[in-house]
Amino acid sequence: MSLHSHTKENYLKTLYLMSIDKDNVSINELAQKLGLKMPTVTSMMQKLAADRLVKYEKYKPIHLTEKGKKEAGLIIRKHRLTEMFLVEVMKFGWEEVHDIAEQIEHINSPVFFKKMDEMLGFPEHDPHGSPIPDRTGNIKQAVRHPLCDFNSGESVVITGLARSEDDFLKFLNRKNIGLGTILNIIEKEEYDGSMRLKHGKRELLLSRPVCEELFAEIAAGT
Amino acid sequence: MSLHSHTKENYLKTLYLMSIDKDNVSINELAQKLGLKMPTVTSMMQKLAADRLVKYEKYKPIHLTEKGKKEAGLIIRKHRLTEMFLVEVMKFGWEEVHDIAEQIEHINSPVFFKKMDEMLGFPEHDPHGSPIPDRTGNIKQAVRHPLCDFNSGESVVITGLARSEDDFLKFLNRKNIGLGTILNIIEKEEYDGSMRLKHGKRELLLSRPVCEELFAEIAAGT
DNA sequence: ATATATTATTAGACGCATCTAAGTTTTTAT
DNA sequence: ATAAAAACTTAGATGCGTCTAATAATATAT
Repeated sequence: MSLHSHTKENYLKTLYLMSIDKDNVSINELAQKLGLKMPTVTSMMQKLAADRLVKYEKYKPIHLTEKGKKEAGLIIRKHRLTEMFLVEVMKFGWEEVHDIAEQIEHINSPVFFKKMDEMLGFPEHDPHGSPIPDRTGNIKQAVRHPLCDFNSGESVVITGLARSEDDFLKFLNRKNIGLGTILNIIEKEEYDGSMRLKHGKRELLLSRPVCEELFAEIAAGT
Repeated sequence: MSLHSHTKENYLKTLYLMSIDKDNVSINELAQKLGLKMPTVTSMMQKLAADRLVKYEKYKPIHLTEKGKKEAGLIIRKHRLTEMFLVEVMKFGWEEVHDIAEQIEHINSPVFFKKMDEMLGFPEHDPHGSPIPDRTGNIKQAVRHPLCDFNSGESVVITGLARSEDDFLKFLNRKNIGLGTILNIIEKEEYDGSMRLKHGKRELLLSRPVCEELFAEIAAGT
């Protein structure tokens, strides 16, 4: 139950999230993401390496150790449980919860998050469809299919988002798209990769970049 | 809406709470309460004075300015709203909430605390009977009467506590005493100041120190 | 293959919040 | 009224997390 500073927790969490699709995080990329200068990140990597949280060698890319992944997972768990709590219990919109969760994820109180978990019925996903790590910090990372990989005629259900920035979430709100929304693919436009879809009784056009950031599955009973 | 560090917030809050019955807080007392050394506190007082949050002159006792009181009130508001939320919404025991609220009081999110306030129906007291400051940081500090000031034959209702340390709260739990508990004073023992009371159908003996830390009012309809 | 650009590291500084050691002021006790 | 004790301040150091400036290593381009 080792405790790390707020700051170290942010490095670990960010490193974890960046490693999901990259596996090879550079000092520069991490500095960009955290809004810090490279020397700051270098020196923190030396400290995290001393704590055995990252594997770090001069001029080489950074990797989380198993210990580091676990710690990161526990923070992400607190973040995502909090987001779920804010939406389900406190009735915030899914576009409002990130900044609050960003702060509450650093609260040190196992019983507090245990209670959240119980009240929510042990959820496995957050309000944006991202998986909630288990109590040991382990993430069950399911394979996710972007909407643009599906084909015309298919009926799909939205299960997750690649980004949760609030401008994207507000855009989806305006389009009435959320987790669980069922869309029928009318056609895919070859030229620009946009998709024409049926959403209930209405028709909808989504651009390629948007379709890449929506994850979907074939709708049940299709 | 000036933002202060976590650390400064703790100084302000502590100073406020200590000023309620003392009005004259010394560097030494504040250092004791915060678990810090005197020079640390001296140097912070110089900074808070520069921020116009306290009135401080060398070798003189410390006073919060109006600005300081307001800031402190807003932190105490967040603390007490949180305690209320933890008890009423999340169903924690009143002895469990202090440490969690101690952390959540530093969350910077007006909308988060606004939502709590709404969900709780704009409560005026926390789970220990302490007043919740209003949105401007103002505390309506009602006069409070310790149980030991009442007389035999009187029927009183418990309305607050002088201390909220969890050993005291657990003691009260064992005695089945909480806010709203009605007690009939059978007799006051002259020798040691203890009180014999009727609590429902059972009889109860409370020592003088306990009676000094329970606030009460004459029960309605008596 | 070498020059250039990019990325990363080292060295040294700074602000914050803390400490210890030493000295000063105020209070208390005799 | 003076000595002793307690409270307080100053000076200077430390750790954390950040920065800038200078230097070194790696990657890119011609």
